[in-house]
Amino acid sequence: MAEQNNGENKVITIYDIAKEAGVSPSTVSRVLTNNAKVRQEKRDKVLYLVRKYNFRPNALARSLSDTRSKVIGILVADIRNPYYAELFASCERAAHNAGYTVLLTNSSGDPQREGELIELLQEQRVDAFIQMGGSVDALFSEEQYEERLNRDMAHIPVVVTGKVEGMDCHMVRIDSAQAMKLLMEHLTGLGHKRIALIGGRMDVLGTHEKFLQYQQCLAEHRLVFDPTLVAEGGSYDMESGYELMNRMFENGAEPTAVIAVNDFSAAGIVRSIVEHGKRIPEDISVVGYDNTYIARMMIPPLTSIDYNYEEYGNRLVQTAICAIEGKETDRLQTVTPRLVVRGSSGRAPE
Amino acid sequence: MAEQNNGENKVITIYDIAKEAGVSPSTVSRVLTNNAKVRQEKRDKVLYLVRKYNFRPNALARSLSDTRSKVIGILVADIRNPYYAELFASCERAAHNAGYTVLLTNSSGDPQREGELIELLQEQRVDAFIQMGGSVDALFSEEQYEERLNRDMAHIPVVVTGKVEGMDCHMVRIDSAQAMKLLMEHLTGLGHKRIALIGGRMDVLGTHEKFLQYQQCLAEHRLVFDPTLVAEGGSYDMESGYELMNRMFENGAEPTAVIAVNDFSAAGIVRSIVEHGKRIPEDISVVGYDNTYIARMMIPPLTSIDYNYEEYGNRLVQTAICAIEGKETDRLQTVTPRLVVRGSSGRAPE
DNA sequence: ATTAGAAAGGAAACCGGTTTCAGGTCCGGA
DNA sequence: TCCGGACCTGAAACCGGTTTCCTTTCTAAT
Repeated sequence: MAEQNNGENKVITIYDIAKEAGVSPSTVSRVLTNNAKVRQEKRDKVLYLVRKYNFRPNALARSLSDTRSKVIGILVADIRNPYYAELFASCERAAHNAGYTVLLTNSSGDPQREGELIELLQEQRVDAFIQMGGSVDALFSEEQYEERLNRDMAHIPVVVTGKVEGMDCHMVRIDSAQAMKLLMEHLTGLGHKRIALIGGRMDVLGTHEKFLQYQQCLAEHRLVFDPTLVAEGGSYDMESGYELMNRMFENGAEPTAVIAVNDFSAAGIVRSIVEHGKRIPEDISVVGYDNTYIARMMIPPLTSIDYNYEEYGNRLVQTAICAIEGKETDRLQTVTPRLVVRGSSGRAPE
Repeated sequence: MAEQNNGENKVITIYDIAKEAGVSPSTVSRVLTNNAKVRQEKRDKVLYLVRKYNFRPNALARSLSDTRSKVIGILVADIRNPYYAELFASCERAAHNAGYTVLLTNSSGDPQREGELIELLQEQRVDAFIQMGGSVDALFSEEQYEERLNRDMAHIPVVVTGKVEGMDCHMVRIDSAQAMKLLMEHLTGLGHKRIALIGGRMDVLGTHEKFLQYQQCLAEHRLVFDPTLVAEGGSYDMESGYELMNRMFENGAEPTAVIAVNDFSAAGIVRSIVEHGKRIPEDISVVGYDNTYIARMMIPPLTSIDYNYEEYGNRLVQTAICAIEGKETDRLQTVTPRLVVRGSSGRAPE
């Protein structure tokens, strides 16, 4: 490509348009941005040429000029997790509708890479920065990270799904405690008394909140807290769920219901349960968080907590845009979770 | 943010660095790009200030100046499909290692949105464009699409995973036929004679190739081609697989093995089979394509075709970069598939 | 017909880098 | 002492837009 040597082999600019239309570049710019009146005749001529040459203005030059790039940078912990994929897709739609582009980067959960990507986004002069998962979800995030965020993003609005202690930023968070309450009410309502909590790491904000609420719900229902029914550690994937559930069986624990930290790990938990010759939900009920397609995919389909990704992503983006444009917004917003009951949860065995 | 009125509230530039270091902006630029010799003393001073102020050069300005943005645009059909998510993650790694940034956009399978996103990427002056899935996979893509690609991407290297007839671009494709052969050898080797082919649309290149190879393999093994064992239509997701398998049962077809067009639809197919009271693999074997985590997640785990995403993504990006830098590369490259046998496929019932 | 005021549009500066060009410094060799 | 070349470095142009400033042109009111 770019090899043919017929005359018109260069990318055209407003100067080219201006010359052919017999007007100044300023006028072309005015037509394109609609920022000022231009005589209909000249406007038509410019628009005709724009279409004729399929001219697209150079977004880089524009961004350089008005020091607004109209790009929102998004950093996710793991794009392969459907939770983030869903959220990203929703953010992209919202941003697009508002005239913004999103630049996605994926840290793969690596804190160092996270840092590099933040620098990269800053060099790209994104107008705002949204971080979903990763260090911002850490209950006690490393100082190094906060420092970097403070330094690099000093002049850029930051919106996170977690909580950054020392950072002046916006947060849109899920009410994890409320979600846990929904699950616990559901399970206790079905007669469950030995409810396990599996997966996640306690130094992650949401997971910690879930745990606290779990204990509180137990107390409210006058159920004893049994430490052998709680297994944490590992990452938020299938393998971890599988390992943790296996270990719980080995330890002789006999839950009648399991709350998985997310759908992903629920899939592993279910596998372990099946391999141990138990049926779902007759012997053990399993519920999860996130309500991704994984929940619908499982057999039986998983009872899960839904967040309304469309609204969640929208809130993230709207918050970012408000901050960019200097409008006031709530510093901390909360997304309300909703319970979706499916076949994986049923009455407790007698 | 950007609210505190202590002196240093502006984004600093090379001019600020230059002034404080007592050198010219050119010298600062030279230090940063390492494009020319600078006296050690001045170099140190500049680097010291760069660190002191945590200066990051404006990538937009740089791109504008050398008309190379060092950004590769990627368009995927559906980022929620782990196949694309995996591929994207791999591309991003490869690009990062080569000093490039990737700009991901997601068309959600909507052809019109696809067009808009291509324009957007062009405005962002990406150095190359990689399209994974969507219109490029269509056997007979709409003329409108090809026209747009030709027009908008006229000066930019294009790499696609499918095939664009009228377009002068690079292709990195999976050898779908070879993949089908692997599956058919596997199944016939297990004694299967009634092998169904389910999911996908025949007007999609890869799907079409699979079908042709399916027929050929049948012939080679002297098995009759039974049209009731082939079900196409719908999209490439779980729901489609479920529907199509249900319909096949209703039609009275009795396959002993099913080849799903991908893991995603295999999940739906498995559900249908289970709901019809059959066991996997004792009664029916199921195999799929893509070997995403979905394959590992299913119960029993799915026999699937793996592509080595790391290498696949790498090839896509390397091809793009070669084209950017004007190096010669093969116009058409092929990714070799590999069979991963798991629990979902077994001996045919007698 | 005159003129105030609005509307339209060109020239030039600017955004923040990179690169070319030309001048200056310093060196060794004649 | 003079000269050629290697090595540095600053001035200025450039990338492709937007925007300010100011002049010109039009319109309408007196």
